[in-house]
Amino acid sequence: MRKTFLFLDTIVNKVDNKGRVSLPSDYRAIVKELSTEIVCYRSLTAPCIEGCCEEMLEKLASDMENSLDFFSQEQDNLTNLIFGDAKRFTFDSTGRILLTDKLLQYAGITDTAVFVGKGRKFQIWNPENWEKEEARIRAEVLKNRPSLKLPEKNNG
Amino acid sequence: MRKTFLFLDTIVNKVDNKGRVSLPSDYRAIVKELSTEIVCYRSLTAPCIEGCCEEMLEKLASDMENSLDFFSQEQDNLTNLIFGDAKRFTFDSTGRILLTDKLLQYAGITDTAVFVGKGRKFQIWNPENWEKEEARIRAEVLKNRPSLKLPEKNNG
DNA sequence: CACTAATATATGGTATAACATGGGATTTAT
DNA sequence: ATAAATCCCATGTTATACCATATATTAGTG
Repeated sequence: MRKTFLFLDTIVNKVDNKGRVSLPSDYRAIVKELSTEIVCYRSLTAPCIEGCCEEMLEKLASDMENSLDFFSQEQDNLTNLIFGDAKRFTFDSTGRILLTDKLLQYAGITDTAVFVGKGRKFQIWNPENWEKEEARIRAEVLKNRPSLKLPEKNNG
Repeated sequence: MRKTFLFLDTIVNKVDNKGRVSLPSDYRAIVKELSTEIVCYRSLTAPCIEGCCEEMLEKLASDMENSLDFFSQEQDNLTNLIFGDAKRFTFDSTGRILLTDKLLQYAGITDTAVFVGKGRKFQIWNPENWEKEEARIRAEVLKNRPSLKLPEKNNG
């Protein structure tokens, strides 16, 4: 049993004409500890696909049940947007998932996909878009040198 | 045995002239873990049908019992609307349920139904209405949460 | 250190099983 | 008795599990 569950590194894989992509073996190893499937959805913050284990969404569902009002408009909006967009993807014996056209189109991915680790989740990018995005992020981080402030309550 | 019980994704299915619709297989797999039937009712917040497992309503009932407003007019109204409207639907051997005219009319569904995952529950929409609703939600959520805004240059 | 062998991973293609959907038969209500 | 609901079977379509080859990575050896 692993002690850590982090998606790391940046891996480039091919997408065949059916939309199949190999999930990087490192990622697979993590996912397999928990299940045989991952969840993907259109990122809310960038033109890319985002993926995670279903446990992430499960936690989100519980949090929402307990925090927001059952009948609130805000809860309604968020649950539609997130759960309505998210889809389970099981990988075959060779470790591939079949991405949908909706996702591929949103991320502008055709024949090549870039997997970018983000810790508890990961992103899938079109190569050119990712190159630009990485440059942008680096420039911004160097300019601002932001401190990583943790919420005090969670940091005892 | 599954570890998670989330209704996800957006699935379009046909409604035949008897009013029968296939419950998406993913949804069925979840429901079957608990029972052979689902509960549907007219949504309180949107012109669509809402569905869930009976356990969900059970939880709602408990929550209301424990709430401070047990005798409030508001709770009385809500419980009347939901429990009074909710109806159990069993699915046949091919996984179809027979929706009632009352529900179909309320959602404006004729020959096509869109199933939208909402985590612990799901919604059933008329296709055109859902298209509009999704656009509205995306706009609203992104407006209210500046941190979720997409980079405009990459998204055109 | 270079070269080869062995293993693991990625990619391409095909067969199979699962699913949605239509039609009809049997049963249940009114 | 009539209509409605439920069940059962048949079919076209599509996703997915499986097999085969190619590429890359690691380990082994002279």
